[in-house]
Amino acid sequence: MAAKRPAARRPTMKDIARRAGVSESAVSFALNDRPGVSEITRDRVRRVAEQLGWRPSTAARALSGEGAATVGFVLARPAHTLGVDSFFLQLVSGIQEVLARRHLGLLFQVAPDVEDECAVYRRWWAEHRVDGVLVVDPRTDDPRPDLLDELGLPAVVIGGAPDERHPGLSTVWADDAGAMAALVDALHALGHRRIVHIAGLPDLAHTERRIRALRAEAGRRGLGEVESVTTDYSDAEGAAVTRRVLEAPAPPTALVYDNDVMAVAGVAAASGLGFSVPADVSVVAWEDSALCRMVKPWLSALSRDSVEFGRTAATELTALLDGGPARTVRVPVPRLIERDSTGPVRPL
Amino acid sequence: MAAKRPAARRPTMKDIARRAGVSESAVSFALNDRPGVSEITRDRVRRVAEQLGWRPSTAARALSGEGAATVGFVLARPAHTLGVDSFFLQLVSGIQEVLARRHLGLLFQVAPDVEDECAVYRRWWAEHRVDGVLVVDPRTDDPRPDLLDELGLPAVVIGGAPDERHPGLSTVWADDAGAMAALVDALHALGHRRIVHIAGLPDLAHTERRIRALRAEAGRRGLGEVESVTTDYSDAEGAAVTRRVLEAPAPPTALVYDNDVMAVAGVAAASGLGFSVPADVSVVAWEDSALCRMVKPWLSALSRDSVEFGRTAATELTALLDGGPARTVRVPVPRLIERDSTGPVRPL
DNA sequence: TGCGTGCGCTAAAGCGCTTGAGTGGAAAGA
DNA sequence: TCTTTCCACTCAAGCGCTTTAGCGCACGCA
Repeated sequence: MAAKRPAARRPTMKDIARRAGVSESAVSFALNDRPGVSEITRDRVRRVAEQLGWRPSTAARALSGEGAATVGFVLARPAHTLGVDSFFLQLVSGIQEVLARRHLGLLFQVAPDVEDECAVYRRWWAEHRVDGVLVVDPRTDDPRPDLLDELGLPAVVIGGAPDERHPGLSTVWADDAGAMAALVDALHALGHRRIVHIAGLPDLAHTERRIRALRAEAGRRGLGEVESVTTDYSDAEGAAVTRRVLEAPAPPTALVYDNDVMAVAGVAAASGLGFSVPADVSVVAWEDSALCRMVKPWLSALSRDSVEFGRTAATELTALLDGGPARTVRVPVPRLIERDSTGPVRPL
Repeated sequence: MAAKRPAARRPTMKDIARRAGVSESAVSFALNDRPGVSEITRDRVRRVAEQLGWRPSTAARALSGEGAATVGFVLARPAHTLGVDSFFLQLVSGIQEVLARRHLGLLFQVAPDVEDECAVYRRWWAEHRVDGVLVVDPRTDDPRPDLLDELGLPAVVIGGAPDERHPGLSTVWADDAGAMAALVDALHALGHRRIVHIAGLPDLAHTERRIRALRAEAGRRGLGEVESVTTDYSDAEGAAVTRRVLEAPAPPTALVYDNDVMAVAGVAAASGLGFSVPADVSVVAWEDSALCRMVKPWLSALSRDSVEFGRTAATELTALLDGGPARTVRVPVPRLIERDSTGPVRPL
């Protein structure tokens, strides 16, 4: 019979001090591994704290200048893009793994757009809520680095290119250009000359990087007919663009999609038009996930370890919070996993 | 040239008090809409606060007993299940929508299992981090309600059945049993008599509800041959179970999957075995998402509005935080969207 | 013996906010 | 006119923790 119990009271340092027979300051010193108490007292205090199940009140800590022990993460994407994207949950789970070890909280927020995202940062900063933030989806002309700089909020940009204009920000990035080059290599070797790149949101920095890389690689090899079409990452646009380019007079023989969702939708659209994959057209997805092995044919994909990506980002942020210098770290270039959706171009 | 600026200082109530020529208490009264100041002073204080860009420090608020202005959300699922599930992001985005309006933060954590989840709650409680939590994936013999009760942490259980043993917890749930009944109705009308249910994790409460409902409905109609097989929700198990049941001597004519991912994998597995959908076997997914329209044939699915589900849950939690009574609210029964993966059973 | 030194500890202030107990003055009642 | 009441506002304590200053003590040294 669960009568309405009063909520248990949280033990405070005062309780510990009383039971250990020392002052609160001594307790503070002891528990924070600061000099000022003897080892024997330290041990005793530690034991009492443990026994009482004491945990520091983040509120009190934050108030006395120690920071909020929390980092922020804002996802600013149109709501309908949120659905079937495996990347973010994986990323977040990697982030958590690192943060949890240090008992750092993750304050999460989804916002409709970057402007709102900035407002969130301002609010978090003003409210003392976070000690640092993880920024995703960096853009061309991104207002966020300037803002974070202005607020003095430690931050690591995930997926941005190195940015020497903001020496205070760490960056964790994958070399999209290198991956694109390798991809074009592989497709070229299979005989593909007409490649269309169904890209993601136009103002995302990595979209631009990929588009430029494709153009550069094509130029280097004398491939005239490459094209990048930007989309909103949705299955609907992926399918629509696929239909459009395949119905052109000289359809491409290879399609590169900036995410798995569009690639899957694209394959379906291609089949609908009578194109068989990979006989008539090869398909590569930029993000590997279970999805790529859930359709027939299995999709060839550029695979990277998103969980590890998250771990790396979180590690950089903790380093920053510890007072370390901002760094730019590159994670491994995505690897092309060749499955059944890519093949040699059909001989004429 | 971004020289290292000192981080801007946050204005405090003291600053406001000085500029408005009143005491800090007056400022507090004014800004919190408490009696004790005249309307004219209140206005002046408000203006100054606005002008200074003041925001209350959550740390200080929390410390003086006001709560942390944050709610917690733990996702305890094995890491590999995290990938392609549209449900949670949608749910979270609905939750956010409501929380953001009240400037409540969402502390998010992924944990490996329920035990760790409990540890997280304890820590959050001890550290004064959250005012309440949203609990997902309620289980049979769930330790969490007892714990939350013990801690006196307001909570709403998402997807649980009404639970009269924990009058302090709110519950937001969908009537799985009703949906299952409607589904069996529909399949029965199409002539299906042998139905296999590829269910989710065995100890999830809604898994059990669905299994029981299926059995009850089958019993009511004299369908002898129904079966539920529990899985881990992964595409791999979905495919494996599909193969196993279709290779049995008298294979089912309809398959009901507890999520979209398994359904898609199941269709692929069925095709691999030479079963065509829906001619040889009908397929229904319990969760609707873009995924269901990305495969051929398009999957019939039980659809519900997960974003709205999130909104409802968050609304209940805020009500609880406002001191309201715990409630049990039912969201609309999932609707069956009939697409191309269900059809009449083939005549012998 | 006296003095400086360092160690182990305590006292107290302060972080930014809330809140209950005053306080002074004007308006209302006797 | 004096008291009462009420209102607008101030004071000060307190939330749980960190941190600086300082205190007493034993020790080493001259």
